[in-house]
Amino acid sequence: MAKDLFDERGADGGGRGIGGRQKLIAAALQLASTTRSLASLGLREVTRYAGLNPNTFYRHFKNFDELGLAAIEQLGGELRRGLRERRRRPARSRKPAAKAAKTKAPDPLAMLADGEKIVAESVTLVLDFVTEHRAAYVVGIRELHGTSPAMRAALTRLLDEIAADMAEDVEFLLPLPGLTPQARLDISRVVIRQMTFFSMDYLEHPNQREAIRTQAERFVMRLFIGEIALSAPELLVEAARRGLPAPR
Amino acid sequence: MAKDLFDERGADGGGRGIGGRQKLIAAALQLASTTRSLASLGLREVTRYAGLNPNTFYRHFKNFDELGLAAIEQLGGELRRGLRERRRRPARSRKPAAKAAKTKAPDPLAMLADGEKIVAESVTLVLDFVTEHRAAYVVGIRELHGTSPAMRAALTRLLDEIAADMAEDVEFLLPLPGLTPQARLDISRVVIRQMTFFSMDYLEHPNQREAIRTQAERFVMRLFIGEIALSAPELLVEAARRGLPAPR
DNA sequence: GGACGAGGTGTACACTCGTCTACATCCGCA
DNA sequence: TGCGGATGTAGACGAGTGTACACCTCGTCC
Repeated sequence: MAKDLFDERGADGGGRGIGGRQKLIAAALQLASTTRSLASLGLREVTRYAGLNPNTFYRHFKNFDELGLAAIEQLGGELRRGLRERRRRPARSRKPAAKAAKTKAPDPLAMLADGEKIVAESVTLVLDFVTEHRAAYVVGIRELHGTSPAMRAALTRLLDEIAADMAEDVEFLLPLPGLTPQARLDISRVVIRQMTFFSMDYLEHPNQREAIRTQAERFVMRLFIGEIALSAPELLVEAARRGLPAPR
Repeated sequence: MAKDLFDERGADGGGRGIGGRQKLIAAALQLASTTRSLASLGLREVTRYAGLNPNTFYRHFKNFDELGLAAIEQLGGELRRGLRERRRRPARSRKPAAKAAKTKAPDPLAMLADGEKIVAESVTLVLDFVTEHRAAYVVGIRELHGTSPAMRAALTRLLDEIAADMAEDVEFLLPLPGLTPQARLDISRVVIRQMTFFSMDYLEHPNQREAIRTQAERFVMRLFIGEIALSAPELLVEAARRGLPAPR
């Protein structure tokens, strides 16, 4: 858990100093994920846990906000890149599904049946990710609603960036007819935000993971197909008239 | 803001003692909403702010969890009752809309057009409520993701109860055909949770309030109509074929 | 080769904190 | 009238905190 933070000093000259900063970030995350809020834990507490002298903290950070922002920059970037990469990796193998829709026969219901797989994959991807980075994720969610305005702003921004990424990916992973760019972005935003709840449930109730995953998938499906039904119901009618797959 | 907490000593004998408990709760909420997390503020800090002796705290609460739980019980109950009442008050004047649907002509699209009003009212109601009880609400959201397991559990429970209330109200305010009780509850849960985000945005960005309100309404509409499209598309088809109101 | 600066350490001070014990005040009730 | 309990007050103790100051130890660069 966040141990990878330590392995970045690789070949940077071997100074004894480089480790300190990362040690402090890792210690803070570790402590905050179990004990308390990031802003509320003590300077001495963290440095003690990191095996450093209290004063060393000042060498790297002016206060805890600064440490938090540094952590967000590191792990947030990793999260964002990780999600993008993993969402696009399997994309190539199912490109045909997307291309089929580019033909002049928009069939949302049929597409949605195929889209269910994509949604399921994406949901699983997020849930796996938070399971892997549990400590950092829990702290992040805490601070997203926490007391530090700087931290809140940074995390809100991160979530919005991730939502923008998702909207962009949806554009060619799930090119539903009748889905405007604005609607895509709006839906992505609520999905990303709602996933924070689903993720926490997922982490805290390991015995209900399947149910939670299903709920999340269903949630996303409702939003997308609901948008289509609201903005272009005639597409649904057409599709349904053509076969009514009645997707459970 | 939360000043009403002070006015409850009304005619209880005029003891100097009764005020203490409420003073402490109010002081804690006030401090926590601006300064820091509830669990992280000090016993002395709160009592000082409340104009009491530090030790007085012990007379009423064993620790901060206990104070938090007491506050949740008070304000949470108020919130829940307030929402129910205000959701049901205007319900009588539009009962006909609901009754029309009980006839044997299920027409979800037309109903949804009417439903839009109900959704808009409900959203407005929540947003007004959080604006009125800003301090308590902000603290509640903070602690919902905070460090105290007891507090988290209590607040999660409160949200679930509110969601259950909403599901029940939806049953006769918006009796959509093809909406199972389970789906109603699931949707209510995600709506209530998502409203925490919308509400915070609403409080923090007063100049974008109209946009946020619209987003929230649209979000709810997508979920309900999406559920119908997923579980009973033939209803949508029928309705659309009969007139295609093409809402927005 | 010597100055320099970054990372790290040690000590010390003033302050806040939670909590303990003892005392004061006021209520309701017998 | 007197008593018990609930509420609030006063003072004190030890632990922990943030941070200022002085010092050490390297690798780097002129």
